[in-house]
Amino acid sequence: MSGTLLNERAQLLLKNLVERYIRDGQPVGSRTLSRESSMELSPATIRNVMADLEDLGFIHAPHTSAGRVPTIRGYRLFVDSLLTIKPLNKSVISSLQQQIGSIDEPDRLLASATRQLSDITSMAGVVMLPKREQVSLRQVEFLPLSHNRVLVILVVNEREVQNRIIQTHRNYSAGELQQIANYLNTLCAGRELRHVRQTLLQEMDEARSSMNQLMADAIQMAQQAFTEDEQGGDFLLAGQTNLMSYEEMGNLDKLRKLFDAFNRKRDILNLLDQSLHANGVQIFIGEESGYEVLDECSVVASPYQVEGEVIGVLGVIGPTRMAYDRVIPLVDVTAQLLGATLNQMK
Amino acid sequence: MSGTLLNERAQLLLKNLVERYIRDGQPVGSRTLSRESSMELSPATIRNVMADLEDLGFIHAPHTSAGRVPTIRGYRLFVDSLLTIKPLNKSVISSLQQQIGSIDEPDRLLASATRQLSDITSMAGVVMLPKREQVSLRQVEFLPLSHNRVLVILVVNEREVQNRIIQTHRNYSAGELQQIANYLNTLCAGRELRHVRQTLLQEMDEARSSMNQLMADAIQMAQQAFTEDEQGGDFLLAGQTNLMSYEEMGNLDKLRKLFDAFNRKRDILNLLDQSLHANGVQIFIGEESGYEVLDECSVVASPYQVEGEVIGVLGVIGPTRMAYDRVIPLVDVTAQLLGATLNQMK
DNA sequence: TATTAGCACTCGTTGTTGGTGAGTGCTAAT
DNA sequence: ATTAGCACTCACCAACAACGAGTGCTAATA
Repeated sequence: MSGTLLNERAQLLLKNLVERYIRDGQPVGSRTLSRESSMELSPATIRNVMADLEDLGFIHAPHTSAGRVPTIRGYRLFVDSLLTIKPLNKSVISSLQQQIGSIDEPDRLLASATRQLSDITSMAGVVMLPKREQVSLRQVEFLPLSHNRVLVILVVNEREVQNRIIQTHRNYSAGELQQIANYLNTLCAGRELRHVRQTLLQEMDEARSSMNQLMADAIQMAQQAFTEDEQGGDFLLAGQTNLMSYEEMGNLDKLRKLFDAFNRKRDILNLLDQSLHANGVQIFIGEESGYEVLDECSVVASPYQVEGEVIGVLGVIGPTRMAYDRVIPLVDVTAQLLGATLNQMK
Repeated sequence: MSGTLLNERAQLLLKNLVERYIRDGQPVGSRTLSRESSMELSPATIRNVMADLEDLGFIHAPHTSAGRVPTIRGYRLFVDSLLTIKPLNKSVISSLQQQIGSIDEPDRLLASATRQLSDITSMAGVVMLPKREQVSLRQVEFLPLSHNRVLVILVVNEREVQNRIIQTHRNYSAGELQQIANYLNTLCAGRELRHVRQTLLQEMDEARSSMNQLMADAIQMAQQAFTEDEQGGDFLLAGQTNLMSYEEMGNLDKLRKLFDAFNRKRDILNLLDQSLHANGVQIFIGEESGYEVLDECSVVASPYQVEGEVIGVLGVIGPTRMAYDRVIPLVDVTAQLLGATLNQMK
């Protein structure tokens, strides 16, 4: 064991073993490996090496007389330094480009990307909805409701509409609300939401005395309308059912817990958040994710960006035993494509 | 077999059998039935009756030496004329009332009802979104986008906002769009959408010559904006994962097909539509639904109404072997409660 | 010294076998 | 019309053996 933790031969062996295991899902033994792996070694020698690999925790034998299976550590080493990425098939790329490029509505675009990811990989595809931090306000409308409530309509980013209901301390007439809206529109239109909030604070301070009551009310209502924004993000998911076909998910109970986690959203969201400020594709293998429900799963995720700024994460969720060499480039390319297409729509 | 298809005794026997089977999921044999069912009959007699019931297709033996299990026909007879409904537990009602009554936003209300249904039954709860036929238009806004497109914002029913993008044949300035909106608002505000469409047609005919080009454009745009409406309905679903715990769903392949159907939505939607104009609770047992994926499932559904008009359907999806005597009243009450609560919010 | 052939051993998988028990249909007695 | 009795069926289970893939270890080999 000279210097490096694993010599060349052991690494190559591990690589072959993992590849083989990923391919057919059976514990792989010394015989098979001796025949299959290009390097000419007898089963006995391979057994020796495998014993070492097992001691170091890279592989593991389900029982005495079975072959070996990669451990989490084994997979980790594999994806980090052994893996040879398969460049994406041209036809896949062009079909992706066609599917994604031909859509002109953000929502449908994201949905389509999610479905592409799941369809191509036969696993679950996930796309985190864009973080709406750099949304720019285009216009705001107020409509009176009963019981001192006001319906606020925000048009942002040229084409998206958000609406919420805020509680006020008195009743406003349609006319008053119109005035308030006009005031806010001239004040804030075209600005990014985060700047708008600052602007509001300034405005409030600086002109507190000079302005009339209605303006003060306007500011206060705007505060409510604009800060209530972040409700924690969300994501799209497609192809969950694909996961039911993997025998490693045979355990119905585990599967159920996984699906529950999908519905709960929180855990998945936290996980994706972790990739938000990574650059490039990131991989969580099995328990690495820190979520028990993802025990037998790996997540391959990549941030996607618009105008050079990361605004979301997309990826694939599947069994630990997945074809990383194909999934990684796919996730990578999809992230790029999605970002680029969103960019065009700005 | 005098006159009626099934004499008193046979019916009672079937009732007992179904109840027993629903309770513990095992094929039930003559011994058990003789002991359990209050009527004093020897196993042998019961066997004779059961043979008749089997000939008539109400029950069925999984194999020679097993007890009997209800068939679809058996369940059907059971729910139609044998079932004794268990009145809903007071505490359940009040908790329902509390959960549902305390919500003041339609969307969250529907979501909560869905979850209630699934939580209480430990099956899947489903609530079809209200048919938006009698929505009344409150206000309409137009905003110019690039490429001859216009963002239309519809405020309907006092507090709901819909928005869509329409394609126009030329570019309109914000001012023009404002005029158009004003015109349409005075023309249509407060009207129900379906009336609005008629109004538009009339307006177009009657004043074709007299009005200026902008008004003509306005009408045309309104046509686009208002008719594109119906995209076929949707529904909320909760507790799908509950279904994974029933051993009759043990078959992963079937389960997958079922979940796929949930995602596809279409089939489920069609099924629910069938209950839209039924009055009271309706039940689809197994294949009766006409959808293969619902083979092993029953659907208990009831329409719910606002202002005396049916606007949607809610229900529960679970294994054929479900406690109909409890589920039916629950679905019934929930539908009433939901309708009433929605009514208040109008 | 590194590799390999040989060998005894482990252990999951598969198939056989026989016993058990719940349940049946039929027949004859009540 | 009901029921006791009986032979029969069949899923379920446990025990058991044969098989085979794979192992670790030891001794021979290049």
